[in-house]
Order: sequence, then C-alpha cells, then structure tokens
Amino acid sequence: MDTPRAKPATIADVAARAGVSVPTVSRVLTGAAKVSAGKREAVEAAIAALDFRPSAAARVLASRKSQVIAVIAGDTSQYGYAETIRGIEEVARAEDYTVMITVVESTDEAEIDRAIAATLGQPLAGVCVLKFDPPGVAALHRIPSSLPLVALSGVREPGLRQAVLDEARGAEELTDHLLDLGHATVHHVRVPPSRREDGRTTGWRRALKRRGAVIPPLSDATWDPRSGIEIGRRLAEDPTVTAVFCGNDEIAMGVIRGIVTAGRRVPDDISVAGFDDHPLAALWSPPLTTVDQDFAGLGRRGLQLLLNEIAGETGRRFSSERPSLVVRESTAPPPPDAAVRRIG
Amino acid sequence: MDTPRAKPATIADVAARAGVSVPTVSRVLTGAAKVSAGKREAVEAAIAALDFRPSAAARVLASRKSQVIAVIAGDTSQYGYAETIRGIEEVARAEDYTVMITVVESTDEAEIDRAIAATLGQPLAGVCVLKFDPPGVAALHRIPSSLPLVALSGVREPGLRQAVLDEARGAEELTDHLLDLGHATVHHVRVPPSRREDGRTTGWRRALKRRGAVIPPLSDATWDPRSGIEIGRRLAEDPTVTAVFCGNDEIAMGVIRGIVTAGRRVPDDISVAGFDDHPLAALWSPPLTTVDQDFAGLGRRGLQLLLNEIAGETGRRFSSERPSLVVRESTAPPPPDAAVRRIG
DNA sequence: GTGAAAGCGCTAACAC
DNA sequence: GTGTTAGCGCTTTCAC
Repeated sequence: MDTPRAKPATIADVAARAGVSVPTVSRVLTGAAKVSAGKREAVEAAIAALDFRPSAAARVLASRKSQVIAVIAGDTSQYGYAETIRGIEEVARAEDYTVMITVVESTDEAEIDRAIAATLGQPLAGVCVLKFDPPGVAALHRIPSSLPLVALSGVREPGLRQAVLDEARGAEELTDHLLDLGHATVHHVRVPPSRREDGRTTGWRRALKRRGAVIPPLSDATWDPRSGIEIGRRLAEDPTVTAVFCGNDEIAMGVIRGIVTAGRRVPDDISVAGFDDHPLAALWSPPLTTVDQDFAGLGRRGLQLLLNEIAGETGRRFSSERPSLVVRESTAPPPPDAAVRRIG
Repeated sequence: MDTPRAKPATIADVAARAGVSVPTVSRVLTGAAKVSAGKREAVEAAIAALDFRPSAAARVLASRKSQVIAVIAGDTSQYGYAETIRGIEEVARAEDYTVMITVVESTDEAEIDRAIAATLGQPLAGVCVLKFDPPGVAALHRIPSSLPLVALSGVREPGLRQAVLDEARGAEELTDHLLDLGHATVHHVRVPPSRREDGRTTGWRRALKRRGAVIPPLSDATWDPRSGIEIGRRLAEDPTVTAVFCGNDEIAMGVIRGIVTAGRRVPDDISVAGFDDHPLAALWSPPLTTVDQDFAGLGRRGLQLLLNEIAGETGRRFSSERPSLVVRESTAPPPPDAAVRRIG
C-alpha cells in the first residue's frame, strides 16, 4: 500500500472558501479582468491555504491556449544539442512556458510519426525543431501546419521561421586563418551532414576556391569522437597534409590523437582546428583553435522567434548569428620543409 | 498576416463521419472496450481522413490520467545530466510517455516554487528528480506528495523511491587501484557536493582509512573544468603528491593540464584519475583512468521504478548499480624517488 | 465588478 | 456491442 494521495483542490473549493464565485477566482488567476482588492485578497488567501494549483488540462481545454513548447531533436546529450536546449529552456522558464523534449532517431516517416505522436497529442503552444541532423530535418516536415513552428539551424528554407548560426561564415574564416598561416591547402574532416552539404563544409570549400587552393578529398567522421583517430592516423601518413579542419571539436580531438599516435606533432607538423568551442577545447593539449558557436544563444533566439509568432506579432522570421574564430595553439605555420616536399 | 491555421478535428467530427456515436470513437481510441470490426474500420478511416489527434487536455481532464513525466534537474547540458535525461526519455518514448524538462538553479524555496510552478500546473503522471546537486535536493522537497515521485542518485533517503549509482563503491575501488600501484596516499579534488558529503568523497575516504593511509586535505573544484587547472598547478608544486583522484573526468582534464603546464608529467610523476568515463576520457592524453558510470542506465532504471509506481505495482523502491573501474594510461606506479622524498 | 450559464473535447457509468 | 447521459475543472460570454 502507498501513502494515500490527497485529492487536489479545485477552483470551486477556492471560490467556496473565499466566499466568491468561480469566475471571480478565475479572474484573479488569469488577471484578465478587474477584481476588487478585498475579493482578490480573499481569493489569494484561499489559494494559499488550499495549496491550489489550477489544472493546466482544464485551463487548456477551456481557453484553447497552452503554455507548453515541444522541442524535437535528433539527440539530446551531445554538446551542441544540450546547449541549445538549455537556451530554449532558459527563455521558456522566464516566460512561464514549459518545455517538452522528444527525440527522433530515424528519418523514416512512420517511425517519426510514432515518436512524435505522444508529443503532438499534448496541447502545445508551439514546436521547436532542432534541424542539426537528418532525423531533425525529416521531423520538421511531419509537424502539422496548424502549430506555430520554428526551426533551429540547418539550411535556410523560405517561408520557415528559423534561427541559425552562420556556420559557413565561421568555417570560411577558420579556413582563411589556416591559409593565412601559410598552408598550401586545408584538409577537411566532415561530421555527418544534415543534408547533402553542411555549412561547415560549404564555408571551407568557398574559402579554398576564393584563394585558389586545391580542394582535397574530404574524410567522413561519425559523431563518435573515436572515429577521428583512424582518420588522423591516415592523414598523418600523407606528407602533403599540413592543415586539417574538423567538423567539430570532439572529432578534432580524435584526429589529433590519431596524428600523435602516428608519431607526428600538432601543430608543429600538422595544424588541426575544430568547430564549436566545446568547453574542453581550451583544455586540450594543445588547446584547440576553433570557432565559437553560441548554441545557447541559438536556442534563446529561436524560442524568441516562436514566442513572437505565438503572440501574433509579425516581426522577423529569421535570425542569424555569426560565430567567431578562436585562435589557440593547435594551429601554426606549416613546417619549413613542407613547401619543399610539395615541390619535390 | 500568417497562414490561417485549420481548426483541428474533434472526436465528434470523427463520430459523425464514421456514422457512430462519440463514445464508440473513444472506445477504439482507448481500446478499453470491444467494438465491432465494421465500426472500428469506419472509425479508423475517419480518423485518418480527418488527420484527427485526440486532445490530450480533454483526455486528461476526463480520465484523470496523464502521460507526461516531469524531469526536474539542476542542469541539463552537463554530461551526466544529459545522459541521464537521455535514458529517461528512451524509456518514456517506448512506453508512450512524454518528458517535460524543468531546470532549477537555486536552492531558495520561493525560487524553486517559481521554477516548477509551470510544470506542476501541467497534468503529470509522475516526477523524476535528478538529485545530483543542491538545487535538485531542494526541489525534491517541494514536490507535492500527491504525485508519484522518483529520485535519481544522491544520498539514500528512506521511504523515497530511488535509483542510484553506487559512487562510493566506485570511488573506493579507484582509490584502491591507486594504492595498489604503490602510492602512499591519494589526493582528492572534489566536485561541488550535493550534500555535506558526496559518494565519491566518501568512498575515497573509506579506502584510505581501511588501508591506513594518511587522508590529505581535499581541494574543491567548481563544475567548470578550468577550475582544475589552478588546482593541478598547486598540486604539482607539492613533491609529496603522486596520485590525484578527481571528482569527474572534466576536472581531471583540467588538473592534468595544470600539472603539465607546471612542468611535471602524467602519469610518470603524478597519476591522475577521473570519474564518469566521459566520452572524451579515452581520447585524452594520456587516456584517463576513470570509473564508468552508466548515467543513461540510471535514467532508465529510475523511470522504470516510477512507471511501476504509476501502474500501482508494489515492486522495488530502490535500485542501485555499481560503476566499474576503467584503467587506462593516466595512472601508474609512483616515480622511484617518491618514497625517498617522502622520507627525506 | 460580479455571478449565472454554457461549453471546451473527451471518458465513464449506465442503460439497452 | 452501442448509444445516452454526466461531468472532468476551468474560461468565457452575457446579464446585471
């Protein structure tokens, strides 16, 4: 047997105790209409005495307004995702909204529908989709158009409310930094792209093209940082490789490990840069040159956009922010003999 | 002006279209009672045609049953938290529950109440509190006893449904490993404790006591890995320090960085171990000796406990799992001259 | 300002 | 099996 659970007080209990009608209690609850000071106090006292909490279900049913935001994401524990969600939650809490999390792991329509069914059945004020990966992209198109919606990151889609991080610009700047250091070209280790091509790869390609550098074949890593090790080892064997730009900091850490175990040094022999400015990037040996991405800010901007739509404000439908280059110690000029090797 | 949002179909629309009564539609929805095959098919067809989704609000109001689990946590982006939440979400999704996340940042009662008010107003099936830190502990006591509740981790509390990781055992085993390597004692860098003393510190102290080793003063780190750097630097200056056990892997990474920048080597001069087996622990230089904590499993076990309670099953109220030691390369025997130094 | 009456979309209890 | 009748706990007209 468990402890018997006390039946929660209802608005009728409060009204009775305060000696007013039910709608009057509702008025002090919602603040929608004026209530005389005396009654208001009586109601507030009754609410406190009974530890009354209005039932959101009844409230939603009657008012057709919800205070719940659903966040749909392909993952939640990875750094970028977790930080973005933190940003969303922060704004939500400040505005008295509640956040619901749903994870979609597949790109299969039926599976997505199954995953989001429980969430879409809830009374929702709006939906935030993290468009970082293919499941996120696929989920976006399964959200009924009757719901206010915002997409975070990903490729820009016309007509869609969207907050993004301008990854292409960040990647371009980072590639330029490496080129400015004197590297003939920059190799790229790609993280799994959300579409055909991702902003990081686009920016890298754009910079190389603009500077007239050779565009070397790219390597594909998985989300597991260990996948970088093998790639690093392979890259280390190629004497023409002097600079590597990795799709994220964790992969960069794996790549560095692979390079180092292959007997070459970072940055003396090979420069390696990451992306994101992960909290551990500055602690790595050597401290990682990277691009700072304000994921929490992305989450905040995104939810702001969504809240604007919910409030019926016309405002902006798009918000972009440019990440900033963070130069640390994992990048340096190429070794003096690199040019010779390239020519020989 | 925005796109007009189509008004969602109701159960009455479905009933009309299928030519049956509203309760019959409800019966096929809930599966509570038998419906003839013909009507069932008609209803299902109508549901599909109208893209009907039952309103959770109305459902909850009428049935007094919710499918929402609230997770209350002091943080969401840190590794252990994020992983635990992932485990919770996994089980929830499989069981058709939805997860709501609430962050509490303070230990102040009024602030906690404010933070969880929006969530507790929702119709909830149960609550999961992450008791990793003081806000979590404080929040636990603000949850109305009318709600099914489970606490994850933290000090055991009688009468509370709880899933834990036996951190004390893990820490003890790790400390033993260091002592077995020949270290005279083990220093400890503590992460902010959730209570007066945390399992990791308790286990460390217990092992030292049992082995008759001196219990050195402990150092306090913050959750920021960088706080480990200064501590590592300080520890490196003390020639009697040969082994350091850090409260988590991230702090260990900071401590190693501090030791290395002070000109000493890990593990040659000083062994450093972490805790948690963070995904980057194996990639660090040197790869970190640590204790594997299955946070996702903790989340899964915890939600299972909660779901049992919701289902009214008597079952276990407590679930504990023992983390396992992972020996890598950041720990080694003390340098040969360490004993001499200690004596001299 | 305030109360009475109606109804949000669904499930539960009860007849048939 | 199936329809009829209530009613979940609130907000929303609409009188007064």
